[in-house]
Amino acid sequence: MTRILCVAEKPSIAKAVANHLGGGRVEMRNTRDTYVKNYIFNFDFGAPWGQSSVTMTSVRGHLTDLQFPPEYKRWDHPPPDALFNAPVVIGVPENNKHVATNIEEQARYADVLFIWTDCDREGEHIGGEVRDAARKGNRQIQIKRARFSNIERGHVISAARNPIALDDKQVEAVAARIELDLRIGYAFTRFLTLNLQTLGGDLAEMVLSYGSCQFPTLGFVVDRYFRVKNFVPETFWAIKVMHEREGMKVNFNWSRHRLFDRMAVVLFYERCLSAKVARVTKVQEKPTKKWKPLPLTTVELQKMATRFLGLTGQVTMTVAEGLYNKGFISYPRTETDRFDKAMNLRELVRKQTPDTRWGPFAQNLVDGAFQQPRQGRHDDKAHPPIHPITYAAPTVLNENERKVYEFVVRRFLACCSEDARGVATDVEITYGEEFFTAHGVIVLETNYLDVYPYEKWTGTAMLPKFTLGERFEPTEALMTEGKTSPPGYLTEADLIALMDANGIGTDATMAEHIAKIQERKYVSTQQIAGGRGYNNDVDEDAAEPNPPPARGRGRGRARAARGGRGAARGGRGGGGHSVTVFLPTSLGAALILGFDRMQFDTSLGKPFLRKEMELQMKAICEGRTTKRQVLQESIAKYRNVYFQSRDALNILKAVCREYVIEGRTG
DNA sequence: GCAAGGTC
Repeated sequence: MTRILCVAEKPSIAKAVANHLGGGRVEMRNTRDTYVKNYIFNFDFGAPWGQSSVTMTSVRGHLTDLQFPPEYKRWDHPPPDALFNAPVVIGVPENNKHVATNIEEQARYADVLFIWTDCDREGEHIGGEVRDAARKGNRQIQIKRARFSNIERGHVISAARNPIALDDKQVEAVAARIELDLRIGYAFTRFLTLNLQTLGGDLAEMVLSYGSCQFPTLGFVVDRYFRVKNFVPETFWAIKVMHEREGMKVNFNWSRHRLFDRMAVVLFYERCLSAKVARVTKVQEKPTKKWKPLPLTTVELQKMATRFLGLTGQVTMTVAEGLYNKGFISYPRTETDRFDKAMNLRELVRKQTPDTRWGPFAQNLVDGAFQQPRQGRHDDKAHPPIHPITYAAPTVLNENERKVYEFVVRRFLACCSEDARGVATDVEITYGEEFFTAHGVIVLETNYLDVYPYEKWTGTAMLPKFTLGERFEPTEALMTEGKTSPPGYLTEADLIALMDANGIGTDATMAEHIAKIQERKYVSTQQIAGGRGYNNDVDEDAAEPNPPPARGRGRGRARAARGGRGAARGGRGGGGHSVTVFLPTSLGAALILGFDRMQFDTSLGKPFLRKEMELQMKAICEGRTTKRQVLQESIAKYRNVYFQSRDALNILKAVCREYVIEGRTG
């Protein structure tokens, strides 16, 4: 029999795949690593190997790491710029020694290595690490790779019988990223720390780290801070028309919204007044929907948890990993917002019927109300959207676990439910020569909203009867004055959205970068009273169709453009709760300002560099360039920035002295 | 004393 060694990216995948392939006849053996097990069984891989004797095991993420040789350990010598060209060595860290030797030993007895790492770029690199470890034990071993995007049984068996080759281009792309992050991160961290500690004060003792993700993350916080601080309110004028009928007050919105020219508004307003009566030019009543949410991704989980569960992104991820390891929810690190059609979602819904809170809703879905979830546009080809696996009674979970689990379940049930339905009424009038509209919605069926309290269909109002062509004298017509208001400071949800939109970090690391810049004392959080500018209601405008997911849409900018509207809504969705926002410390602000003022074409505090690295990796994957070339060019470029920074160091020092030592705050 | 990316 052919002997085949299978290696997955993590123990849970090894176990699941082994059980599918082994068909229940699987022997488990411990290894010297606490988490990694070897599963032994037979499986028919089809041609050319046929019935084979299989050992299935796993690594635990990356197997190796990249390091500088010991002579680069000291910070004072050689100077940090030496790290741009210093040799680097691949090693197996101490906590992975047993994992590596397990693969090496198992490879000795195997004819074929079958790699089952996740089908994403990092997974391909991990596959490369596994290949190298296996070859150490057996130079002849054949290398194959499974292509799978979920661990549904049929899919796994088909992946086993249709192996592909490991994609060296992806392996190289990730290797380039690893090397650049190491060199640039270490060099600039030492540079900043050594040079700024001479200023004394707090800086004498601090580590000032630079990283391709942490610095842009800091940059977002600083940027928003200064946008708020430097905001200059503008006065605007508008016309407000209200009409009372059938005991209801109907507010009409001016089609021009508002103008910054008072005389113009006076003119329009006077025309309205002299016209006296308004005429109804359109009455439209049509069915409307509020769409149910998309299947849950990691980024969305973190945004929702920071908004509604009172948890930080990092705590959310720790809790979600715990729930995953206990088998209550699926793998919590995923970019996928569409379920594979082959998944038996109804069965997962049925498992939730025992619950007192959402059980009846789940039962109703089981009894026929079930609807296939919406299909988002993202698929990481490695993991399904986050969903509950088994039912967890509240008594077996701690407080945070209960919150996160409840959210995951409610989100899942909402996805398997139906859109909310209503009727929208739109009335348009002309008054003077101006157009005004009123919008009303009556909710007919709440559907998914019944199980998903994190969203509301607000603004629900019935409009009294208006008839096309009728004329009436409005109860009230006023010219109003207002001021534009500044954007709000960044909330954690805003920050995660910005990182996501700019490709800073991954679903697994975003929360770590946010924690890192707090640990470094670059930013701090502050509780502020909720209300204007920090409305937690999602989709507050209940627009139809729903607005696209807010990727990269700066909330602050949008709000600034809408100006006084927030003020007009004061209180709604706000009052009562408080919101956590991120503010830069004087150190954080000084570092970003310092790099800004040094005015390089390559600005370290901006997200462009990370995006560029992302594009370079893609180019390597597509064969348009090579790891060697990317490294050569990028290292030269960053080395250049390094020397420019060294030459302009007095600028950076001056800003730090001013802000950190002398305590300037703005 | 330094990065970012996997995973436990």
